[in-house]
Amino acid sequence: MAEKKLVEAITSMNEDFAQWYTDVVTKAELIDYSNVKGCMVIKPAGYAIWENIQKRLDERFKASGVENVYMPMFIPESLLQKEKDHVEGFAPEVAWVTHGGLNPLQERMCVRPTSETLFCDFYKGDIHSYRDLPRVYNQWCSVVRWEKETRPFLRSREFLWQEGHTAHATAEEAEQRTEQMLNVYADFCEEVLAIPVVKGRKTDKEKFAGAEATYTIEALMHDGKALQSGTSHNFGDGFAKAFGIQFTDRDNQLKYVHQTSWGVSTRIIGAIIMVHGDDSGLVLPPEIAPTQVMIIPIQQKKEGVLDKAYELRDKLGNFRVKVDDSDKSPGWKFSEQEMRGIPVRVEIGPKDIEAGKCVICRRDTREKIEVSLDQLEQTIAELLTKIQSDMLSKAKRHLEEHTYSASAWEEFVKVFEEKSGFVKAMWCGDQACEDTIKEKLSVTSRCMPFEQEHIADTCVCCGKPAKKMVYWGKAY
RNA sequence: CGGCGUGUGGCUCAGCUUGGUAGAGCGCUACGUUCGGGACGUAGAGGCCGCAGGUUCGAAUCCUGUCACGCCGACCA
Repeated sequence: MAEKKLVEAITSMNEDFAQWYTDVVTKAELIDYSNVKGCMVIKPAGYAIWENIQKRLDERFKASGVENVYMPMFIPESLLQKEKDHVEGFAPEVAWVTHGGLNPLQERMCVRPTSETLFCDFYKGDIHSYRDLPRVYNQWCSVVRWEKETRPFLRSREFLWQEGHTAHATAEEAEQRTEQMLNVYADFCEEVLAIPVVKGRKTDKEKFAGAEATYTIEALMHDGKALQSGTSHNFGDGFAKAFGIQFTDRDNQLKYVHQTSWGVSTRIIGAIIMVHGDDSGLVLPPEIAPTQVMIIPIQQKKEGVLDKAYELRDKLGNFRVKVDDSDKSPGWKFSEQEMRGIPVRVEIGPKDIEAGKCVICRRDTREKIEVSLDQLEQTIAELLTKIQSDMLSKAKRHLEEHTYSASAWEEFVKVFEEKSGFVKAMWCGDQACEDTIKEKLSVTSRCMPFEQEHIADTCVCCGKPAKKMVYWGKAY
């Protein structure tokens, strides 16, 4: 947090975290603002991160039996209306299409805010027998939610995501799939994004509109706020009953399917920024970084320097590596590489070439070391692995150090006044207490973690007997 | 939806109070010198001052309206 800031263009985190975030997002050239509020241009540096997320998540999906499909982007109003809780949850934030060309439509259609209704409508006709089950489909697409307050990646009106929608013969199987996908997300976050998460179940107040149960992974940002980073919902047979999705089971009985849905969006890029970034810009975990190594030639116009740089690039072909051969000064290139979060920098100049070595600098700690050229490849391989694990350790430490617990109201209030982060506290299960806590502290229940602890016997808010230990926090 | 703020070359902004020939820095282009933590020189290109009305001999500047964006709040699976 207190690393020396070398780039003036980025506001320091401590000074103004929100401005820092905006600066990083634009200076790292992840996005540009567009002419439509809440809709952003995702630039190559940003989109390449998303492409890697897609690739790495998709291979995990496929390994668990997921098949990709694509659904229409328009939902007729009557279809959206079919599940009561669902429409109530989403209606306030959908965008409507009312005309086709010059003519008004007979029935207006919304641009999908999520595709449960489309999948349900499809499954109704597609599933007839237990032999058709399970259906484990996913789509990569964009959705639209007409948000009032928008922020790049964290909350935009149109965003990219994946949404998995499954149908199962039994409640047990649906529950299993719901948990399985949450674990896919959690493992992906830890192993690929180096972001530790808290896994748990949402309270009824916070769960998805129309779900029986919502599971979530919650990550803690550098400023101590929580970010819901992925969710997995068990719908039971609620949607199936609303849409009439029935199948004939082995016993020749007509039964309703049990469904799930689960999603991760470009919001996760916001998490990468706010978990790993520093005052010099973005810091990307090597696993997800579109460019892992940037080679920066020094005195590149001197005979042989650029050639050597290209030679090193070819030698490092196992990694995602680039040479910055633009005619900016080296100092400029260093800053650029740091703002973009490229994990490792290789500096190569005439002095190095003569000595048969080079200087490498890791982005996360900014530590510089000299390496002989014949050991470069191996050193970088080891360094990338080390950076990845160090980043996870550092993020874990931050999560642990900013997770508190409170057993009584005064203590609970005091922690939120003085600290920022997660606070573990007991809850009676009554929504009135959540409402009170939100009203008084602008804090929400993040989840009821799977790993329950006993902090106290009574609810931190009302003092009645406690049912669950809950993670509380301020959320994005 | 409420509060605050901002719209002037690509970017950041000055100019507006007190109306009178559109400015600076950065960036961009060309050439040269540089190069180990955002180098420098010289020469150049680039703007109906968000939009629409109004006042005025004359509007970036004053008035009215409008649109857009940003931040905060409310709301938000």
